[in-house]
Amino acid sequence: MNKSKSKIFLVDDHPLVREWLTNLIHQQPDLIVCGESEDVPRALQKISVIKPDVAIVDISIKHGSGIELIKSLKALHPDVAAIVLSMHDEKLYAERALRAGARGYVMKSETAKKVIMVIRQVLAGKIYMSESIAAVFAEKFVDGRLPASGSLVEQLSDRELEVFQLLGKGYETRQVAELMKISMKTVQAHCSHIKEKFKLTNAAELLREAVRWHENYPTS
Amino acid sequence: MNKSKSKIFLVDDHPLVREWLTNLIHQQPDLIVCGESEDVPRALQKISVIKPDVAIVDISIKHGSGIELIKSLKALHPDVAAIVLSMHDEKLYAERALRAGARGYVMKSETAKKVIMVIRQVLAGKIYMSESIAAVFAEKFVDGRLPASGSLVEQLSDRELEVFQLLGKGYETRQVAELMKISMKTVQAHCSHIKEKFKLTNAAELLREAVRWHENYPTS
DNA sequence: TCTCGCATAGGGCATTGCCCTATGTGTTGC
DNA sequence: GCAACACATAGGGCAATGCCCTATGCGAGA
Repeated sequence: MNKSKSKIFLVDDHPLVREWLTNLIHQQPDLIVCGESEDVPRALQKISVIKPDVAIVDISIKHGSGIELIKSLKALHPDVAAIVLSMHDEKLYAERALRAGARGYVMKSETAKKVIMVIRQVLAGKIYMSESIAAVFAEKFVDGRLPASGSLVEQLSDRELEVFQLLGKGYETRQVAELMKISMKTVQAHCSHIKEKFKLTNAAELLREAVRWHENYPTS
Repeated sequence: MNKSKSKIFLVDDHPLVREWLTNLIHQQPDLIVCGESEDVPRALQKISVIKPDVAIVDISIKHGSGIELIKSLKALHPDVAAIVLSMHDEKLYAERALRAGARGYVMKSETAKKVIMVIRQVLAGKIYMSESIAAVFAEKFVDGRLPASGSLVEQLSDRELEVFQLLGKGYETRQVAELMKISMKTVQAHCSHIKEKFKLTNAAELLREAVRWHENYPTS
C-alpha cells in the first residue's frame, strides 16, 4: 500500500500560514493535508477522529497554548507525531516543545524546503532539531544540572510562562484565569511561584517584569 | 499606460510569509512584487531605488522595528504607502502604526482576500483599518480632542504624571503614596483620572502602559 | 463671581493579593 | 517499586487594594 499518502494535520490560527502549508504539502506526491484547526479543543477532537500521522502545531494559538496541545497529544494519541512550527526564536520554546513531546521544531523563518525535510524526517521516526538546539541539549546532557544559563524566564514552568506572558499583555488575574480556563486561585499560585523564582516582592513588580519581557519578546 | 502594474515591496523576515505574499500578489493581474527585504536598513535602501507604490511591512522584524521603518518611509519617501502586516493583535500595535504613518493594518490571521482588498484600498488612496480600531480612533476624536502631536502623556497633570512614572518603575500604590507623601486615596484618584484620559479599563492595563512608557522614556 | 480643572482625601463594597494547605500526577533517584 | 520532588490544580481566610461616589480647598479664566 505505498499508494497511501502520509496524513498531515495543521493547527494554526493564521489562515495565511495554513494556506501556505497546504499548498506546500500538496506539492509533495507522498503527503496530504487531512484536516486543520484553529484552536486546541477542536484540534484534539478532529485528530482523535482522523488519526493523522503528523500534526504541525503553532506554539502560540488562540484558546490554549501549543505546548498544552502537544502534551495532550502525547497522552491521548502517542502515535501522532507533533511538529512545532513557530514564529518565535527557537531558544525560547524549542526546549519546552521537545520536552512536552514534540518530535520536531521549525521556525516560520525557515524555507519551505526545510519544512518538508523535517516532516519527512519525523515520518521516518527521527526527531528533528536545529544544530543550535541540539547543541543546547548536548550541553545539558554533559553538564547535568542546568542553572538556567540564559534568561531567568527559562526557569519558569510551561504554565507559569503562559501566565507571565498574559500578564505582560495587560490582562488581569481574572482574565488570565478565563483565558487559560483555570481557577483564579491557580493563577495566583503560578504568580506566587514566578515571584519566588524571580525574587520579586509584590504584584506590581511582577507586572512590571512581565510587561518588560513582553515588550522584548512579543507573543502572538 | 494601464499596462503597468502597481509595485509592491515586501519587508518581512519570514521567508514563508514572503513566499505566500508573493504567490498571492502575483495571482492578481494588476499587482506585482517588485522587491523584498528582511531588515530595515536594506529595505530603505532598496525602496529608495525601486520606488514602489506600496510597502508591506511586518511590525516585528529583525534589526529595528517596523514602526521605525514606517516613520523613516514617511519622512524619506512619502509617496510609498505603508501597510502593516502583523501577527500581533491589532489593539497592541495598530494605533502606534497608524500614528507613525501607516495607511493600513492587517493581521496575519486575516484571509488572503482581505489582504488583497487592503492593498487595493490603499492604492486607491484610502486608509484601511478594522472596524474595532476605527472605533477606538473615532472615540478619541469625538471625546477628547487629542493634541495628537506627541504622546498622550502630555494630557496628564503634573501629579498624575508623577504617579504614572512611579507606577512604571514597579512601585505599588502604597509605595507611590509614601514617596509622594500623600494618601493612598489620592494616588487612587490620580490613577482613576489617568485611566479616564487614556481610556483604560482596569489597573492591569494602567500598569502595562506605565511600564511601556517608562521603558521608552526612562526618567531619572 | 461662577465655573472648571486640579490635588487632596474619605466611605464602602467588591475584588484581589497573599499565605497556608491539599490533592493528583508525572519524573527522578535510590 | 518506593520515596522525594516538581508541577498543576484549587480552596480558606484575612488583609490590602481597586473602584465608584462624594467632598473640600485652590488657583485660573470667562
